[in-house]
Amino acid sequence: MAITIKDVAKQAGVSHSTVSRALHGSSLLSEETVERIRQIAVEMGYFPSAAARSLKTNRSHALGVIVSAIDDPFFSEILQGIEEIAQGRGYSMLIAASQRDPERERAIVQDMRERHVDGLILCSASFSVEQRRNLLQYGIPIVMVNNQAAEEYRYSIYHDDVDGSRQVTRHLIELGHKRIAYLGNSLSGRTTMDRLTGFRQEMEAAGLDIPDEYILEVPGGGPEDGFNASNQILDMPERPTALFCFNDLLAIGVLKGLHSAGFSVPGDISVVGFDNIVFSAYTNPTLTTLEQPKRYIGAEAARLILGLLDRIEDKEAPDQEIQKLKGRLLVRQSTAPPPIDLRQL
Amino acid sequence: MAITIKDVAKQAGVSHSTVSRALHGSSLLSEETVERIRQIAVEMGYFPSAAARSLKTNRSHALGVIVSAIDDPFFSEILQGIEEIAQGRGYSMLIAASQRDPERERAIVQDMRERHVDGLILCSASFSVEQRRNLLQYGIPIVMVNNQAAEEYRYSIYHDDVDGSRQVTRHLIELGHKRIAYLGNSLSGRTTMDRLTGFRQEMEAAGLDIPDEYILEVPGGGPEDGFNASNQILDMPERPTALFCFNDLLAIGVLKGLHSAGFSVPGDISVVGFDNIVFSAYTNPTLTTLEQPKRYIGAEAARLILGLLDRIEDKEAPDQEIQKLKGRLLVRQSTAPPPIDLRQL
DNA sequence: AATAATGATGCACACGTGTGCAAAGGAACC
DNA sequence: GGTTCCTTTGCACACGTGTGCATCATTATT
Repeated sequence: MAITIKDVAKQAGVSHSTVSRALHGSSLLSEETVERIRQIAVEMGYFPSAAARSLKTNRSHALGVIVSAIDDPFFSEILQGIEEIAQGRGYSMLIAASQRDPERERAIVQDMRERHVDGLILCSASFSVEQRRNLLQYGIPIVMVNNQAAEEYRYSIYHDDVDGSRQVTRHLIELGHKRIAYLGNSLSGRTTMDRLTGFRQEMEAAGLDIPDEYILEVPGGGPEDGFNASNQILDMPERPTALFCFNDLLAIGVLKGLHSAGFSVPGDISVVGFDNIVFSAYTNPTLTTLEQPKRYIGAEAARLILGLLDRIEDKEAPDQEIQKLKGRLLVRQSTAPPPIDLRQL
Repeated sequence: MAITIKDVAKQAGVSHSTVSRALHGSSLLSEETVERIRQIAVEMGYFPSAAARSLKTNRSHALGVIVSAIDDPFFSEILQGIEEIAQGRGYSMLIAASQRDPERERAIVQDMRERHVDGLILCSASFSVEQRRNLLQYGIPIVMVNNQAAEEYRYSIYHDDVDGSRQVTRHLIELGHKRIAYLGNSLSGRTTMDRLTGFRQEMEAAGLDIPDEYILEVPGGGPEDGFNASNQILDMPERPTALFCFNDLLAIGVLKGLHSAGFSVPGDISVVGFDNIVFSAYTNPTLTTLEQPKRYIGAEAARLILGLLDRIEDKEAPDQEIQKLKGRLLVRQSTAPPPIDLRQL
């Protein structure tokens, strides 16, 4: 077995309580003993048992993170942001992927409770009402990141998708586009709805009409979904001159689809994405998109949780805290004015 | 406080031992009582404390995963593979990013020990000798994935980079290329060395010479590194007709660099990557690369660990197990025969 | 009917740590 | 030197769970 606090105590000729206090820097001990005991603990290669400590203190010093998929580049950047803050503050990160599967979600929530995580970060996980209640009743701080039901939780941090979407749409309108289509991801629920709303608002403000067929939905948000959708767009009787994609992954697939069909971007049709994942700067043409501060979002979520945990001890945690972040438009090469022969329509 | 096993016992009118046995399906109890107690436990919303259980059983049912960066698309796919297996078997996943920082590595190893993870998966983390010894002495199963010092650990699973590299090189040679350069990532240690070795072997076998200047190294493996390196390649007095990049990310950056300098791929120069990350199928031109079964690698690593854990209980774990996986060449659009005017050199 | 055998359940301890309280030791003061 | 006060340390319990052993009840056996 591993070395315990008692072994150190025996070696130092004191009781295990004294060792415990020494390692915590209790002011009850003399500096001399503290130093001596610490020295011995290091020499013996002692390290405390997180399980025992957690059992006693009711704090696990672990953060749970539930994400729909780890290998989605959007989420993995958020995860990286969370990790940096958590690790810097001595917290570990327990990650689970829900894959949008209700049964998995249930199992994950159960596990997080059993493991007694001190806080939970939900990244775009679509929870059933039952699981949500389950979580809230659990009593730990929960921070939502980009979730559908952000208002239902006391703490959340998310991106202002309506605003971002309006920025994107305005850009297309200012370029002279009138026939703009929207390609959404039906699985992303609230997020795609918000972006669609922003799109509609801005189009209406400009007095532009949106034919029903210009609102497309595909069941997924990967490049292959975009690739498959590109034919639908090209087959439209009145082809749009610009396409607003729900996210960069879809846009990247669309770019490939249009290219292999022999169309030029932005010559024949402009394409915009959303999120500014790393790759959007390396497509050909490079992708105009809306930058979301992903790493920052993750880091802020972690800071929010950790701050709450600190303040809970002093009973001064705020009842609610909601951060709404705005993104910023990145104009690159995939957008341009519409083709001349279509401009006057 | 939460509901404990004792609360359930009181409610059921039995001792806490009986409850414990019932929940574990002990054959000592009658089926009737087992069922009754389980029912009550569910009704009361009881869930066991992982900390207490871990303290008692010396098993945490958690897997530690150390990776250099979470948001690297190569690693995040491996992580996803690990997660799926772990979750399916009731194990949680503790992830930490080392960022190639020795101090962080030290802190992470310490944390994994304190948390008493049952097994550890190291993904391309470059450990110091000291940390390695520290880990091995810890005594838990450790599986290396694509690590520098795979042989020094008893269990490892990695990709045969030398073989993959030879496949890639052979492909270029068969296309007729004679002037081939290699762009490595000096930070990735062993991995880049292996790929370089394969490259050299195959070139030698074909009787082709490699000028010193054709072996490039950049300190990183991101697209920006590739982008920056592209000028160096174009500025060479005798420009290569093909470029073999350490990984897809570098290749993608190179593609952009060459394109913005007005060069055509594969018309003027062929480019190949390595890893087959999702995006390599969506560049323009699409990238010829070597497919590594990333998800499978992750899943196999997890299975290996979990299998070891099962067998350790029966004292029949093997002393050593090493899996070497081979990848497969994916020929796409970024490679072609060299330009005609350079073919006869 | 006494004993053995079988089945069901409780008692009590252990895992490693943190902490309130008591106790012991020493110094300072009168 | 006795009293008081402060500093330093140990005792003992608690956290929630698992498990060997003992106990008790019941049934089968002689």
